Amino acid sequence: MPDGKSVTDETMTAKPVRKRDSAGTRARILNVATREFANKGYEGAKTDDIADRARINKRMIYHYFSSKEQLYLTVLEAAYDRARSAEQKLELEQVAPLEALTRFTEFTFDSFVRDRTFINLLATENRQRAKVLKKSAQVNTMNSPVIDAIGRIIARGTADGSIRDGLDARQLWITIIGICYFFFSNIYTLSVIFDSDMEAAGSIAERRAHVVEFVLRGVKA
Amino acid sequence: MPDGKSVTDETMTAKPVRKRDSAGTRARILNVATREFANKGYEGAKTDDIADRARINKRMIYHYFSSKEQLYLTVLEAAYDRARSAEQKLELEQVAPLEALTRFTEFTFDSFVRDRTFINLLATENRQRAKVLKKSAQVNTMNSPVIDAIGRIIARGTADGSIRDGLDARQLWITIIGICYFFFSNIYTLSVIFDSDMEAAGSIAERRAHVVEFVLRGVKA
Amino acid sequence: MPDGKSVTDETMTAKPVRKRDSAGTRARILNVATREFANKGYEGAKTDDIADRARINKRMIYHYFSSKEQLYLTVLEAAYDRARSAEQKLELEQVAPLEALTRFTEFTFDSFVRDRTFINLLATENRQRAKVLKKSAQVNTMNSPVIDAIGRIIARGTADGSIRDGLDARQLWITIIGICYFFFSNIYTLSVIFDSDMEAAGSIAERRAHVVEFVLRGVKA
Amino acid sequence: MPDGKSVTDETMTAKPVRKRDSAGTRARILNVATREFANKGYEGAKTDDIADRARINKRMIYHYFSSKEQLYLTVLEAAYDRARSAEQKLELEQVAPLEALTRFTEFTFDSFVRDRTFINLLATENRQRAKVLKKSAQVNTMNSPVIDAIGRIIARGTADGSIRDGLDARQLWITIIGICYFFFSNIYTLSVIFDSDMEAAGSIAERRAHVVEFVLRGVKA
DNA sequence: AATGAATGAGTCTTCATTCAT
DNA sequence: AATGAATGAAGACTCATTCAT
Repeated sequence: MPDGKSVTDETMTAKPVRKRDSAGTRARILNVATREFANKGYEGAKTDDIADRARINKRMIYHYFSSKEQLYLTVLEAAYDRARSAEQKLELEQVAPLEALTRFTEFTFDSFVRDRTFINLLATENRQRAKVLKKSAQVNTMNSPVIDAIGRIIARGTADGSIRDGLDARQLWITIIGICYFFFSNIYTLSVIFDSDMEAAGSIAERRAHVVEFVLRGVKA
Repeated sequence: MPDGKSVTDETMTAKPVRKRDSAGTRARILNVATREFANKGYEGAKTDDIADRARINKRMIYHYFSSKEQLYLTVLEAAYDRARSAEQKLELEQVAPLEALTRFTEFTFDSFVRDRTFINLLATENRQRAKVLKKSAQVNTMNSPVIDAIGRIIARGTADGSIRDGLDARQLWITIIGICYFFFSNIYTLSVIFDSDMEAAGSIAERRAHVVEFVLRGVKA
Repeated sequence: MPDGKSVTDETMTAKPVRKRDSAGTRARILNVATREFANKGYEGAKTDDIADRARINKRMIYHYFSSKEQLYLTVLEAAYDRARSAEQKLELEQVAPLEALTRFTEFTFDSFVRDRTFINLLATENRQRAKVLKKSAQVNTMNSPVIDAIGRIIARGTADGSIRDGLDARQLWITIIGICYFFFSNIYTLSVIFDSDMEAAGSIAERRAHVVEFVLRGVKA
Repeated sequence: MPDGKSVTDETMTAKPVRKRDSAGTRARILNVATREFANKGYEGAKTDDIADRARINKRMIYHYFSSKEQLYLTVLEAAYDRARSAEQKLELEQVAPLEALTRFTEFTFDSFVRDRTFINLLATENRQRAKVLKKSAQVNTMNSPVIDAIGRIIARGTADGSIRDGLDARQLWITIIGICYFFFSNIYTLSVIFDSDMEAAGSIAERRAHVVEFVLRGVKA
């Protein structure tokens, strides 16, 4: 689920505005929009700001994406796509079952350390009850490859006696993601409540160790 | 953390608007505002709507809360307060350590089944990096009682050999909340992705059983 | 149908903007809007202009009328109302049948000389196939009083032998209005085509004489 | 004045877009534009829509017509041209004067039954006080042939005693057109006001009979 | 305590038109 | 001849907040 690569900020490195660069303009809008929607939510992101920061005429947003909502949906779909692609690069079939689950947990955790764009987009989208994501034609079966991979790990593990019985792939996936996710999705309120900086390297390392151990104990035979 | 009681909808049962009912007016605003901020986020909630639904003059919002942000902060603080109160009613000291942790996990899970207002408020607040919560004078040490309670359970458990070594109370608390939280915070996007209704009673029961078992295996010696 | 009183221009005579004058503000918006919709059509009229000319904040239009379309509908209904009121002041029952029809024809013609606001509103509304007027709750039986009056004149006239047989009140009403209406509704294009100023007093007087005589010949026995 | 032929819809029958078909492209734009201006008025018609429906690049509108206003003027001129051509096909000189006027009245009425494009264009143009038509170099004397023809009919009729004295050709023309025109130009608002469908075949037949008889009584000796 | 009127600065979206190819 | 990219100005409508009573 988490994305392996963060959204690169084209505005930082962009050359002086190119005239008539269709693909480039579209990509620049999409990158900026991803950042804005992630940082400010759907309502909080402003088309004016997106246009300014992408250094294009506001009209172009409508030329390429036809509405704020369509732009947002495209952003969402691209985020899911990045996440899926990253997961597929993990080579979990070649290693021992417990090692594979450890690797998947660490990968998930680390991807949230690197970039929380996707978390923020999901928060916004769930707040509006997936109103927009429901309209996506391509997203609804996106997750099966990962679930299948985890299912195969569980099967191997129960066969060789390293993993306990009764584990469901989907439930396990939700659990691993969830244990990693909550810490990061709520890192700001947790920092206030505990009155300590959860983003500090020490806090993160401590959390990572706990998570990995907890997951391992939860799955092993 | 989760709140035991959901916000009751005063607008449903309210008598014809009472003139000059200071406490009632204030409470009605607060209830409506809680619902609006939870359902629509900070930016999405409109003072006009809150006034309309609380059947008061918009000016009253400013009379009692001085600004939209102050109103929102009050809503947030009240939500934390409800959550803390509910947790304190759990009697975890009297039962065996593993039983106490089971009970806490189930309570957390069930509170999210009942009402997800708090989850939504937290999503909104984290999206804006706890900008508003930081201004709260009362929230920042609110969580210690629960953490302390969990610490005492762990101590009892390691002493009687039922709980494994090396468990940190705060980490465990985050883990238990997180395993419950993610399923509910992302229930809408998960429903789309898995193309099945996660809010259905069956899905929830299945999830609950998995969560309780996973936590137990994660903590026992 | 034609209105007896034209819309008076409040902006011309208005005192310095009164604070908190609900009725006055509403009336000023309505007057200005009537002029704008009549002169520029529904699409051509701009809410910004209406606000500027009524010297109010644009937000007030939405406060009092909730949308451009509702404002336009209110303008339309008020125009029909003025027209009906004016017609009801004609005392057609007391005079001889042919004299009564003459008087009605002259009144109709003269009302268009005075003010063509209503004609313009009707042109706009018919261009959009009465889309908005259809939504009016009050307009659909507005015309019966006039038709009834004309019906009684025809009855008296056929009884005393001054008016020919076979005249239908509704058809006659449409005919009289129509003979007057077309000249005024198309006065600008007619002026171009005939390359002469149809708004000149001479053109109007000539037309009036023709119309009255033509109607009389059309109805008398 | 009314057009005998309605604007045929080229978009319906068009072959797959021909590249480099100058005359065809121009004609297609003109047909679509006529429909759009008639149905939506000058302000309501959008160049984007016209381009889409004519299945051409928007730039072509500017290539062939240089501006929205020029396009609209061309549409107007073509409409007048069609109307004049149709009238000239009537052979009014060969028949008896009253028969000739009957035929002209029926022709006018029927042309509005067939197509009200011209009526709609005139409504729009008069609403803007013929601002655009005034710029036409060719329209301003277009109507004389019909007026002349009616003049000759009146002359023949007064000579043979079938038509009354004192009829002015231009006034009569305006009257005949007007009696027909108003019913159709206001057919939508009349339908609402009388709460009955004026476009129904019965309503139209009834109206036609009334009009023809009324005109005849208005002109005969 | 309570209210409705009023406001200025946005907010998404659309438009006619021009540019580069 | 034909196209898609690009633009600046405006358009309907909204928002949190303040004023006058």
